[in-house]
Amino acid sequence: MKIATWNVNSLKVRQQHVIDWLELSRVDVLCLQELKLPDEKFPRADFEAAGFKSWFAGQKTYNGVGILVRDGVNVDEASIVRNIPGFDDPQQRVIAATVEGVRIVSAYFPNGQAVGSEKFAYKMRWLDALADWIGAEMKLHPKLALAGDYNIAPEDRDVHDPKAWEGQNLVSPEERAHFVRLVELGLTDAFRKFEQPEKLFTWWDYRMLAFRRNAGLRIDHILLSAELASLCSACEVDKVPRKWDQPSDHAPVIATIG
DNA sequence: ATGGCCTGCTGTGCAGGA
Repeated sequence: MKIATWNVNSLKVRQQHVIDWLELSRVDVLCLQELKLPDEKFPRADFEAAGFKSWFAGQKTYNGVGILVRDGVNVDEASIVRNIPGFDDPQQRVIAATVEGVRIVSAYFPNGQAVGSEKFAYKMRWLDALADWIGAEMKLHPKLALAGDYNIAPEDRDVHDPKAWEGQNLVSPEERAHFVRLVELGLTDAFRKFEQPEKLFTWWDYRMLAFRRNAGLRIDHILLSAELASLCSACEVDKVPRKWDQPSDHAPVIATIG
């Protein structure tokens, strides 16, 4: 089974890219973030025609997450959870589903804007709630994947210019400590389980010719529980769709299980 | 050179992203 995550920065704009990439990548499960559309505008029928069932938690303009699952792959309909239970939040950032016995969580972590800002404080509260919930989920589901746009570059090697970024939002020690807390729950960064090229990122600013200069960050991740990590045979970033016309600023990440 | 781009909105420039 291939599990992927992709921040599409508006599903309305990127719908055809997603459909093309599903065909190209042959993934079975695709976690989406930043849908930027309300549920009534989710193109469920178009994904159905492409051979995928979909579950989603959307809202107008901002945020929004989804999970697409290839036909023939078993999904427990009763297992769908939207948002972090007990964390009251109008922002749609989390959806979970149990797929072939694997707990899949598609998450769009808050950006945080700037260290010390109100949005950063919200990011910290959200991260606390997420870790509490994921810890509980892992007890219920030994096979769990937390996939999404984390808005955290875990280490300096995940940053094109660590000096320029030092202490900034997305790389600050406080954010990185939250990433470590997730790891300490027993999760493994699938990407780092394997040898990888130097300076391989998942996000590049639209400005400053950043993609061409590879001025990026690795902020999109798939973390796996121990049982799932032991079954993981590969993890890749696919930069191809970042080169397409009118691309998302994020590239998809793929983990192969089995 | 501290900006630059992209998206959605009911805007007539702004907020938000990262």
